[in-house]
Amino acid sequence: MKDPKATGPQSCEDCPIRHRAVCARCETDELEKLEDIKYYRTFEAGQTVIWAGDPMDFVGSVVSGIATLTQTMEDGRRQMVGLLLPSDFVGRPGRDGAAYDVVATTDLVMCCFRKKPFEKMMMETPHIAQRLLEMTLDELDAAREWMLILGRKTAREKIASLLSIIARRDATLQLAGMRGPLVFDLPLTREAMSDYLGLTLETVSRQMSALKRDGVIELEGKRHVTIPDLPRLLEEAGDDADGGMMA
Amino acid sequence: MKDPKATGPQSCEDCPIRHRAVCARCETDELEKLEDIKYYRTFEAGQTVIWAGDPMDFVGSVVSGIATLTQTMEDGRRQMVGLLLPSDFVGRPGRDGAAYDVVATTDLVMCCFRKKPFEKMMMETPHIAQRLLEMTLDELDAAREWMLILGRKTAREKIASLLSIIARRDATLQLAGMRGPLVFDLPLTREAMSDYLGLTLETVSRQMSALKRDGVIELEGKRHVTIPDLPRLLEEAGDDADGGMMA
DNA sequence: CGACATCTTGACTACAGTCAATACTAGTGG
DNA sequence: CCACTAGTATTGACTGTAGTCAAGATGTCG
Repeated sequence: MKDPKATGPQSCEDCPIRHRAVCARCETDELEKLEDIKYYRTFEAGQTVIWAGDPMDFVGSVVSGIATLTQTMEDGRRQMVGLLLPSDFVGRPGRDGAAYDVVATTDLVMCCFRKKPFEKMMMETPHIAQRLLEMTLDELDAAREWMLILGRKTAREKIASLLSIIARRDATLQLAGMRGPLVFDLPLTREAMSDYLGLTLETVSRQMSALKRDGVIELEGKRHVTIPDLPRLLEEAGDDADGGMMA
Repeated sequence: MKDPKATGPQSCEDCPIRHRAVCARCETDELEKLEDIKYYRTFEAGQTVIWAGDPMDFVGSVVSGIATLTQTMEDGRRQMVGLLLPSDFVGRPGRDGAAYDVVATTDLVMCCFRKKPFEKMMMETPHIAQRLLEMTLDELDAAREWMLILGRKTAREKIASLLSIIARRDATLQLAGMRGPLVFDLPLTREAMSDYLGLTLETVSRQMSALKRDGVIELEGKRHVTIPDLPRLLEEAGDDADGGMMA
């Protein structure tokens, strides 16, 4: 709770997401204008950032930590529709209410921009709109990949797909291009995984056990995962096991 | 095949999608520049516009007709990830290959822009980038709504959801805000519906029959659908049956 | 009419869901 | 230190929804 990491950077120059977030293409003078309308907010693991339908007077970027976007039906069925990692953008310029529940699944730091001035800046600053377009197109691709997973994959393939997505993003973010077994901590509970994959938590648990039994993954505790053989995992996910990289 | 409608408009001024497509915000001079790099292409129902992975030297808008975006796994499982109606945009500036199969499900007219000059124009013309961002955000919302359908709804709810989406779009496009029963022709085969919904075509057929038996829909032939009671259909879809409108 | 697409219906199966008991872990307080 | 609790995860037994395989109906076009 008093983790010193759970606080914003001093200025944009030091910011860990400076070159990946919506501000990636901004020049120094543009950054200065952004600094005027930005502020940091922190959330503890489990806290709700905003509820679907609530008015939202900011947009912003995840600086550190992980958040989820979920949709809920009246009878309680839930579907996660987005997994937000550092540098991902939250909110939609031009819309007043939040469309989805946003929940911090780990301690979270967000860099928020007051919505009105941000919208104004977007009109005046092509660098921001261009970068936001690029990020939105990436998200759309991710959502479509997710549609294939949800619509056509088996429970086992779904789990393998989720693990490979997390492994891949983790590898990209921190230790790009290392050989050997991948190791990471799952940032999601079994329940969150089930919300993501359109499964029940029991099925998630069973398939995790099955993948462990079959040597596709190794588990230490509930969350610490080792992938001894990534191509094997990708094959289990039903993906092209070949060169398989992102664009 | 020789339908006179299956050919492009003379100029942008006459264009039926002038005010909804990626060019919606363009001024007259901007339109003129676009005219220089645009050309029309027509496709017959069933034709493939482009295969996933193929190089793509254009981007463009659907002028009339309907196309689908689908993703296919090696073993043949297929998932539709987008339904393209008039004014929808195809292709991604900055990417060389097509990410998905694009197939015309009806006779189709597309307004294509040569990719390189279009990308250049996008950098110079904020009106285009702004509109494209807005459209991409809309598509992302639609994709996320689809994730809920794919991940959490029953077969019956999925069918009802698809029918209500088509009914709603149809109503918006042509006869906005009319009272009484909605009537439309399904632009999709049972197989395409199953690809959309992550079901088999047998299940689609069974649930269509069930909805008909229960009086939720009326069918004349295989494709002509009447919705006597839209709120009832929305309830079957698991959506809020209340005011339920789009943003 | 006959051939082929598309669609419907039936019988059976299998995968994931449901309900329920039990295990593991971390935190709290006696 | 241990007992107690609460949250999270695992496993088992059984059920039900949608998938599979197959036959037959409907519709369209040459």
